Amino acid sequence: MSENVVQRLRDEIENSIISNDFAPGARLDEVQLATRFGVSRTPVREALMQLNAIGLVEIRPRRGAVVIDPGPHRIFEMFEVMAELEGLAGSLAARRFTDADRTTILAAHADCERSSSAGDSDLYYYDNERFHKAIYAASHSGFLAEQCVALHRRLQPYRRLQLRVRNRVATSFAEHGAIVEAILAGDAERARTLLRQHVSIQGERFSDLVATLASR
Amino acid sequence: MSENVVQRLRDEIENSIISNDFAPGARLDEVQLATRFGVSRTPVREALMQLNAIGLVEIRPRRGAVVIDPGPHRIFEMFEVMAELEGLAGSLAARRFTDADRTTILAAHADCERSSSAGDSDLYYYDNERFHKAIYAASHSGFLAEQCVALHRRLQPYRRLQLRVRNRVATSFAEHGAIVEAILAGDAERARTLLRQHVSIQGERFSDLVATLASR
DNA sequence: GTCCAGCATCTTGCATACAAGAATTGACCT
DNA sequence: AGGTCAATTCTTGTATGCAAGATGCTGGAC
Repeated sequence: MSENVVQRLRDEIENSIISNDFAPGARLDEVQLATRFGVSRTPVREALMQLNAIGLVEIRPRRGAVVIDPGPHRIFEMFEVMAELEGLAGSLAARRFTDADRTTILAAHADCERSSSAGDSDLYYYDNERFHKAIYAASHSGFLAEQCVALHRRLQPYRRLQLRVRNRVATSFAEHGAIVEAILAGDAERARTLLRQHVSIQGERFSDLVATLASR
Repeated sequence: MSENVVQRLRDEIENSIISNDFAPGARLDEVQLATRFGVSRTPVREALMQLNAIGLVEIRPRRGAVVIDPGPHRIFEMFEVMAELEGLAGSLAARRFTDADRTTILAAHADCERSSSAGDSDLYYYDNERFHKAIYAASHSGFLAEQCVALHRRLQPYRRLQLRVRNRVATSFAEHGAIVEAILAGDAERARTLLRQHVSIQGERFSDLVATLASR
């Protein structure tokens, strides 16, 4: 089960940060975490350094680790990059998808329809994630898929917030339909454009995000 | 200079890997590295875990760390993503560059001309790096710039190999000229396309890379 | 001669111990 | 009474020690 202590700690702390249990700016005390998880400081330090490398935590020399608070502007920048990577994944998928990829994408899309029409934004979040991962996989670029998954994970909390905005789930699902169509038609450029627009948070979607961030 | 031991170790080992002192597949023994750098195993372990997070080193549980060998295919994938990110940086730069950015880009471009006409591919490598970083900065997206710098660094050894191919330096510099023109003209889409083509290794450039990789 | 098993050794993984740099608090001076 | 400096305490950074798993070697059996 637990591969090793450090990985387990890394995941636990990462999840705590993503689920906002450790709020941005919070100080991560080594001994506190160590006692909390019943281990010594060494693996805690190693986990914190990994989170530092990922960019979730800042380690100030001799002054401890704090949870990074990416302001609205930086979140916007991350979505900008994510949009570009997803666009690339979509265009590659349109050119390279196999029969198995088609099946996986359509299945994920069908699940999205289910949770979308049910109006369950939390369930839709998971189905949506599977849908996007299916596209990453269909791109047949292992490196791109890794980058996308990593960024997707970092943006997870903000994506969830977005989906709570009225009608966003329905809109999102409608966009998925067009994306599936473009990919399966092999139209790489259209798939790229649609995915880029689907992911990027332009105009009022950005204001919505800022407003929702401020209110928690 | 040395902020702390771990950072120093991380850089030293990273450089040793990039400069091929530690070849891909080589085993990185903790005590060996510790005695070599005159420190204990703890900071060595932490440095190795950071390199693991970056993707330069693989840590197999209970079996030690080895230098990752990204095969030609994965290197191609990394260049593919890099091309996309640089394209985005170029398009943003075309829309957002300031007077200061223009000055920096033109200065870096002039330096490239110097080292290019001198035929010095090693010197050109550094000037080329500064040129690209100037574009990242002009994109005014801190996150994008960080991602680009990180990937650029990982691809460093392969870029150097590429520049050794006959006429590549001259071709590269010519492409720079068109890129500068597009950016300063504010033509975002042309800047994006040109940078994407400039960075990606299509067709015979990929065969050249594979051949050069095999011969060392 | 080759293959498998058991033991020894070596290496990693985590814990603990020790040292050095920050932060905080208290005392003294103005 | 308020500010500043110093000392203490708390926290981080590095070293060392100990236990468990992996590797390799040796010996025996087929």
